[in-house]
Amino acid sequence: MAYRYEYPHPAVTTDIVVFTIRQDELEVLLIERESPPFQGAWALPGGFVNPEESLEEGARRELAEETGVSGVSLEQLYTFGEPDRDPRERVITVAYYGVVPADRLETRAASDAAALAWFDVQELPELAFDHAHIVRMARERLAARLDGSTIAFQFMPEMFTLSDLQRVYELILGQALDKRNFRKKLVAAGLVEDTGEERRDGAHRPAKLYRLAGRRGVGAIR
Amino acid sequence: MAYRYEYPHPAVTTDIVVFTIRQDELEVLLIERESPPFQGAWALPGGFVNPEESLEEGARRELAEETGVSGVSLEQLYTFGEPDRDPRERVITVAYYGVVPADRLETRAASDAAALAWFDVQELPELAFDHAHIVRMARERLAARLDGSTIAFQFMPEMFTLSDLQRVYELILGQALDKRNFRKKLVAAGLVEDTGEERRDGAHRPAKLYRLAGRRGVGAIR
DNA sequence: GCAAAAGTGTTCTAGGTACACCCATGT
DNA sequence: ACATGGGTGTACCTAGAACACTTTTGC
Repeated sequence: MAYRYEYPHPAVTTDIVVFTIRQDELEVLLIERESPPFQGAWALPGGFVNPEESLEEGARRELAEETGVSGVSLEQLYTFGEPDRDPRERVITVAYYGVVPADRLETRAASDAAALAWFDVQELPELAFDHAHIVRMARERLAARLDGSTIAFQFMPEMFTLSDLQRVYELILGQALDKRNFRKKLVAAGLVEDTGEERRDGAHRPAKLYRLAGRRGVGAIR
Repeated sequence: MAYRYEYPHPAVTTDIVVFTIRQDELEVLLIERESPPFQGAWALPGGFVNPEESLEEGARRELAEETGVSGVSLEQLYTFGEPDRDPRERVITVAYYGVVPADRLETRAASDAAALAWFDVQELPELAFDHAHIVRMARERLAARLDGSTIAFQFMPEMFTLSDLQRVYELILGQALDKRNFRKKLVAAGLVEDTGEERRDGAHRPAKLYRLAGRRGVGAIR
């Protein structure tokens, strides 16, 4: 039941920063640690990489096991390996980030029954290890990748209004955008297409529903 | 003399892609492997991370030990961890890349006397492990970071001509650039400053020598 | 004087930014 | 009828792209 090596080997983990937008806030999924170190503190989901799985598979598995979130596309963020980042032993962590649409946040109770919650990125609690650093870097990366990718659409359900999409950009970039310019750019880039449907949800003109251009129903992005 | 753990731990290494420009070519530093696997094949410098050093320190140390190259600023590139990327055991590698100026390429003989050589990135030999993949990714990253950073200047000696600098851009981007627009952009960005000196090296008008703006003599970039 | 690289401005185009009003609905 | 968010076009400005000739030197 012991594994031995001729030279010292560090432990390798993955940590995953999952973003969503709820209640007009950019939020991150955290779990409460049930055992030391940092017992009771909030931390990113993640865990040890198994010998037979790739890093991304490990991240995906841990995320599903600990939070019930699956089917998210993950991007590698950075690898953190300061010798003292974990007080127990040398732990190197490969961080990933991803986005879940607000309409399917079924974070089923974690298998190990640990507490699980979404936090506004603006008001995070004290985080375990160097996780605050990881989240900060993930935010920066998310903002940097917004233009020139379709990440923003990953926050959206299949059909969405342009106002909703604009709100995603504004929350991530942290600044207001001009409505007309925003729409013009999307149309010019050919990113969205009209579904022909509308949504009415208040005392105002109904909003047209769009989808990411290129996929009708189910299909590949890009 | 054996290290034991309750759970299996992968080995963790760093690999370093060092670029330079020599003979009007973008080149990469490789070492010849002296032992299996891939004995005799060319590979990136790198090796196991020690327990008490950070990942970047490990990369820097391995680079110095194996190639004699030091004082290079390294950027983390990506972490590669496919389960079968090393036939011996599970090895996860954190890849870094960096740039050395052509005027101090003192690649002193490696401590372990392995062969060491610069290769044109266009004509690489067969590389060990997934190192071809790593080099490809490093090239893309280098090109992507060219604008909006001062990486290009790391290829240059302290003083350089604008034609030399332009050649760096052209080699990395793989396309010819307009001389006037190139100079205009550098000046507009305030990146270079005239040293007042000239270089004459042929039957033509001497070229003015510039340096990276902001540092007179020795000083910090940015 | 000729070959060879250094140096230098202007015009055009496209993309980004600023900006204000009418429209369709629910109550 | 009024409050609420949805939807639309034009003018300006700036950054990037295209483009050709003169200068200074070594031989």
